[in-house]
Amino acid sequence: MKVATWNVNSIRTRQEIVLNWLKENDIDVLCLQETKVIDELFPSLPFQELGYHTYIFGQKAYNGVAIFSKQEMTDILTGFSPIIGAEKTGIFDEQKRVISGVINGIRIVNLYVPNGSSVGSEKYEYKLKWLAVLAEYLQLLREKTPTEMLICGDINIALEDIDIYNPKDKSNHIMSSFKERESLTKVLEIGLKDAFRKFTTEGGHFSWWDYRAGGFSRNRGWRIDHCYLTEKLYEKTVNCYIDPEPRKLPQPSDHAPVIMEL
DNA sequence: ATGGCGAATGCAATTCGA
Repeated sequence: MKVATWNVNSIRTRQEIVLNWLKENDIDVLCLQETKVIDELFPSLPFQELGYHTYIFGQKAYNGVAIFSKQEMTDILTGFSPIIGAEKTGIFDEQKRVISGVINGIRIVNLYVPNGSSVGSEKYEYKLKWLAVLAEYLQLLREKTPTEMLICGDINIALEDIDIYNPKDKSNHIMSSFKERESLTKVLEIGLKDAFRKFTTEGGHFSWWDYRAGGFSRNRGWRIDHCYLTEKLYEKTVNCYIDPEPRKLPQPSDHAPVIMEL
């Protein structure tokens, strides 16, 4: 089974690129982030015609997540509140960033972690709190569901310096600050391992490149789109890689898809 | 250090992303 994650930066703008990529790659499950559209206007039909079930959780203009799956998924959950309740969730379901479902006995969780703007800003504090809520959510989800879990998405954090093209002086930079790395590490403590690092130990592999200043052509990127697996799945996984091809096309997303073969 | 680009909104210029 092939599972992919891709921040498409607007599904309506990227519709043809995503459709063509799905036609060329044998993907069973695609997790999308930054769909940037309300559910009523989501272009589900062309993807359904390609053979996918579509599960969407969107909002106007910002954020938004979705899962496309060739097989029907069960137990679809949107947001944090179905698992941890409205009180613990607080304001953190207002932005649509979490969708999850079960396929082949595996719970897949698709995440769009907040960007955080800059270290010390209000959005940065929001990001850290959001990650704390995520930790509670995943812990409880893990206890409630006796299945293996696959957590993927736009994580917006580079966990190690080798995940950044030039890690120098990035300790106070958004996406690589100590508190962000610490918060993500805490999330992973329920027993999640980075699938990409099972197969590739060296640096220079990135999933996002800034549109500006020729970021992609100079390979000035960050590896911020991740796939995390529980122990048994991690052992079984046969591949995990980034496909930079769609980033080369005209009018691309600034992120490339990450693919896992289970 | 700054700005550079691109999308959405809504129709010009602003906000947001990372």
